[in-house]
Amino acid sequence: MPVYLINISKYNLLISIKFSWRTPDDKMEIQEVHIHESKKDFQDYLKKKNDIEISDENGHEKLNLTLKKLREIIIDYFEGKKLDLYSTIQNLNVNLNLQEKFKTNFSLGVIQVLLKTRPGETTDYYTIAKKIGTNAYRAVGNILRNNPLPLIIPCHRVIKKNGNLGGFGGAIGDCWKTRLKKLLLKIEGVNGFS
DNA sequence: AGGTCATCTCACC
DNA sequence: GGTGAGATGACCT
Repeated sequence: MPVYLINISKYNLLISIKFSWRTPDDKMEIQEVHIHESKKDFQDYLKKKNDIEISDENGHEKLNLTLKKLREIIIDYFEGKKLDLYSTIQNLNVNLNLQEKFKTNFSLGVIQVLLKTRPGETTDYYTIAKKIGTNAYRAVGNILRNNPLPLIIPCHRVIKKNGNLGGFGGAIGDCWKTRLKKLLLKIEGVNGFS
C-alpha cells in the first residue's frame, strides 16, 4: 500500500499518509496518518510495516492532483490557517471511512463528538463521555490513543478536565509526542501550555 | 474472565 | 499544589 510523505520543514516534522486508490471511481481512501519527529523515525516505521512503499507524485493524473492538494492543505494548517482538516479533506472527494475504522457505537460516538470541536477550542475526556451518555472517560482515552487519523481527527484538542495536557500519540508525560500536542494546540491558537 | 488504560476524585500530606 | 489509591467502563487477548 502506498504512503505519501509531506515534509513540514518549519517544524522539522514528516507527515506520512497511508492511502489506497481505486481506479474505477478514482477514489482515494486514507488509511493512516502518522507524524514523525525525524527521517529516522519515518524509516523505522517503514521497516516495521513491510506492506507499504513510498509514493511520489508520478502515478495517476487525478491521484497526483489530490495528493498535491492534500499537501497544500496540510502545509497551510501548519502555517497557522485554522482549517477544519476533516471537512476540508472530505471536500477533496477523499474517503476517510470512519465506519471501518471505528466499529463500535462508543468509539464512533467519541469521534463524532470530537469532530465538532473547532481549531482553537479544547475539550476534555470527561465532557466527551458525558455527551455520549456515559461516564467512561477513561475509555475515551483508550479510543483516542488508537486514533489512526491524527490531525484530521483532532485528538490533540482533548485535554484533561483539570486543565492539564493529557497524553498524545499513545504516550503520557513529558516526551516529544506531548510536546507535539502542545505545538499543535499553539498552532491552532491555544496558549497556556507554553 | 482478566488485564489494560491518553482519567477523575478525594483524602491526605 | 503534589501525590497515591480507588473507582470506573469499554476494549482487547
